[in-house]
Amino acid sequence: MNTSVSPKPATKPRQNREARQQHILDATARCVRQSGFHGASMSSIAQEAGMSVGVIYRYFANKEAIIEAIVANDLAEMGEKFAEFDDIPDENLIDHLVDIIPIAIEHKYNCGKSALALEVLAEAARNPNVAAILKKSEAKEREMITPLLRRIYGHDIDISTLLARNEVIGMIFDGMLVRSVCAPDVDRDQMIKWLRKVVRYAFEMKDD
Amino acid sequence: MNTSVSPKPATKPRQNREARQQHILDATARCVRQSGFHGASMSSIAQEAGMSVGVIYRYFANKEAIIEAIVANDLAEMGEKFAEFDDIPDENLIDHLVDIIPIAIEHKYNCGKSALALEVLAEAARNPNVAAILKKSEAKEREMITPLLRRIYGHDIDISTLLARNEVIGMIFDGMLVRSVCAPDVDRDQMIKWLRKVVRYAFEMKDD
Amino acid sequence: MNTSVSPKPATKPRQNREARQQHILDATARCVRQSGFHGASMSSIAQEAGMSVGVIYRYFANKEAIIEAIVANDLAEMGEKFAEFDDIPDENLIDHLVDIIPIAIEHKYNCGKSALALEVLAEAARNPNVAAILKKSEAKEREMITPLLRRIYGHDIDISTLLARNEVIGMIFDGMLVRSVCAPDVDRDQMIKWLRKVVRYAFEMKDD
Amino acid sequence: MNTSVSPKPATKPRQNREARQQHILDATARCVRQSGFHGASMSSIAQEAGMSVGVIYRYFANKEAIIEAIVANDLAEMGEKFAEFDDIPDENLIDHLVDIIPIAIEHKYNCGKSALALEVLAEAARNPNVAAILKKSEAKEREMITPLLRRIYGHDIDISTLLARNEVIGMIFDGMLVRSVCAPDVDRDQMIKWLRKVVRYAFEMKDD
DNA sequence: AATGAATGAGACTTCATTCAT
DNA sequence: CATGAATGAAGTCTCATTCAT
Repeated sequence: MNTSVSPKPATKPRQNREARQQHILDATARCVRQSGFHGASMSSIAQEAGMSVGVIYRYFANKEAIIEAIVANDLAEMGEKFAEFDDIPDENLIDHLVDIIPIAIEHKYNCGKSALALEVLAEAARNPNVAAILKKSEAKEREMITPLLRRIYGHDIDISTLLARNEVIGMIFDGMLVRSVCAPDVDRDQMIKWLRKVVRYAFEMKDD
Repeated sequence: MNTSVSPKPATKPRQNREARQQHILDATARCVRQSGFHGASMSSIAQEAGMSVGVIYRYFANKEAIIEAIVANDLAEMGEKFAEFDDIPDENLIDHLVDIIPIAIEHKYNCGKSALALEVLAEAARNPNVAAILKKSEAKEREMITPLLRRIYGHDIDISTLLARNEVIGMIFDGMLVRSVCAPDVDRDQMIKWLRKVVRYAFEMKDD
Repeated sequence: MNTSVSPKPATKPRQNREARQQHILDATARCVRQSGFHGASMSSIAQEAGMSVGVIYRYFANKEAIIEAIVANDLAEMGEKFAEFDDIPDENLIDHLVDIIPIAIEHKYNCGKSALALEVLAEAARNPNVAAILKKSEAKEREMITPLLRRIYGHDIDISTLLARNEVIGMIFDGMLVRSVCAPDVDRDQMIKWLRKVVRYAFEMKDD
Repeated sequence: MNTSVSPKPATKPRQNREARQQHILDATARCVRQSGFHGASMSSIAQEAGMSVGVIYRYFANKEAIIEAIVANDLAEMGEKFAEFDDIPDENLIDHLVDIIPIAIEHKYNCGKSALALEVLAEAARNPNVAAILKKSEAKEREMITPLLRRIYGHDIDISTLLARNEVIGMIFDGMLVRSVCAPDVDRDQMIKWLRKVVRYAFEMKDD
């Protein structure tokens, strides 16, 4: 055995700033899922995070900042998904896009996730700060998805058509959020079967 | 002349009661759209309704009850739309369903409406009372839409398939809610064009 | 006895808005004298005023507003003193100005008053809002005192000389504030005797 | 030789201790001037002093102690001024006392200084500890100034008259504090001219 | 000895709800 | 019945002080 172990006791490892912030964000997300943005009080967040109220303010300027960080965080996750498509050959692209449906369904119908997303959307519908973050995130997503769509539709298609078609597909996926709250107990396998057909059609349909 | 009895007929108070309740609900809806459920204070609602705070408590037990009534109200509206399909011949049914898309788009992209709906959904995702109302409303909607779907798909289709397909179509329409907040400035005409194709396909697609 | 007394019980006479405000200001002044602006907590003010905390906010937007009102109030009192000089014939004016010294002494050496005034001054030295109120009050005082000084010095004296002499006299009176805190136990009669001489001299001294 | 002892001489820590204390007091004074006693937070003081919060507590028991030290410090400064009068011949004493007026004016009208002094006075008006320090300081000042006044008025004058006259002169000088906040933009040269006359008179006036 | 992260009491403020008028 | 003033619990945030490192 080695006795010259780490000089810092395991009870309180010096966590770095980002880890602490993430810890707070996670605790907040749990509270928000349970009680909404306004129902999640700073003291409940502190309790959930196992900290005192005061310490949270060392990592975030105020509650608004935590919420904004959660929103940004939540939206950032999405960005990572686009990377994987780089390696897919063009002719298999739609297949792969259709194949993520079950994953998306699983993701959205795990109620916690959607509750938070809806909270964010509702907040965005009236809080300009949150709306701005959402807008920025949308813009980034458009930037990432455009090249992907070009690989499907080619470069002759004009941008406005591209975006309109993308919106239609977006509706299907974002609609899952809403349906996951309204009808959480639906038969997912059946739904996936039909969704695959519709999404594939949405990608492949031609102009008349 | 009788000077002692109430000068107003007995029917009036009851009429009044419901009218006043609706008046309060309308005022509350306006406040909620602007500030969310939490942001809508009783005094702001009272001001918007042109009443005193106290009188509101004569019509609703508490704020929670108003919110629940709003949710129920909001969801009830939807029921009325199904009546009009009774007169449409079966062979034109899908055409008509597709034709309501522009109306739906207009309805959902007028931001106020969606804000309230998202508020309701977010609230439903965590407030069991609200969730129950939503569930009941969904059940009622299913009841109303099933005969409609039977007219399209016939009576041989099993109920679970019916519901699964209905969910897919529901996603498209409910997705508008989300998109209206995320991308309110999209080219609606283009979007409608492609939506019509996808929705038609969603109705007409066959098994395999 | 008379049974047709005021219909409102004496326990809670409907006080008008201004009376309530003044009541709060008085309570606050007592608290501020004891504990300073920052030491006077809203709850201590509420307790002193015999109200709940919340009700104070029906009469003042926030604590700052109360403080500003106190400052303005405190400074406004002073204005009333100038009215009485209107009736004094010019040749007796200085005599009368000198004769108010004992009153001023009594006023300032009653420690409470000075404590509040010093609090106001200290606050003004760094809170721009309070400084602005003080400046405005000073300007108003200058406006009121100038005609008085004209009656003493005539109209040939230029305004800057007038103001400079006024500042010197102001120092003597405002100095009482400070001395009342530093040396509250001084022999007031003796002090008044010498003060009268100095103040008279300050009014009567000629240019060289 | 002893190789094991602290490499620094024993005198250093003690020197250090006082120097560090003074360093903290200076930093605190700067903070207090800007934000008042309450507004000067321990962390802002630490930052201003270039130290960590914790180390301040090795030099002062708590914030109150720092404030008291500041007050004592501030009042002590004044003592040094009296030394210079020892060398002045009696017949020139009043001239010299009058000649310090411009210096006093400059000193008090440099806003920072007065803000701190007013803060101290306001605090003294309610904090008994601070009041005690102020009282002690006043007593010391009286001790120092009495011989000076004896050189002017002789030894026949009774002490109570001496103190009363001293209070009058004190008012003039302490009044500058207040006027510097109320009317900082006054024409100083004019004011000095008239002040010299009044102060001279205050020193020279005879009984009746 | 120094650091500065953590604590938690307490400040200001809001608002659902009640109740005397 | 209506009013809206009053209540007071609860929320966000600050900061003097402590203590593990």
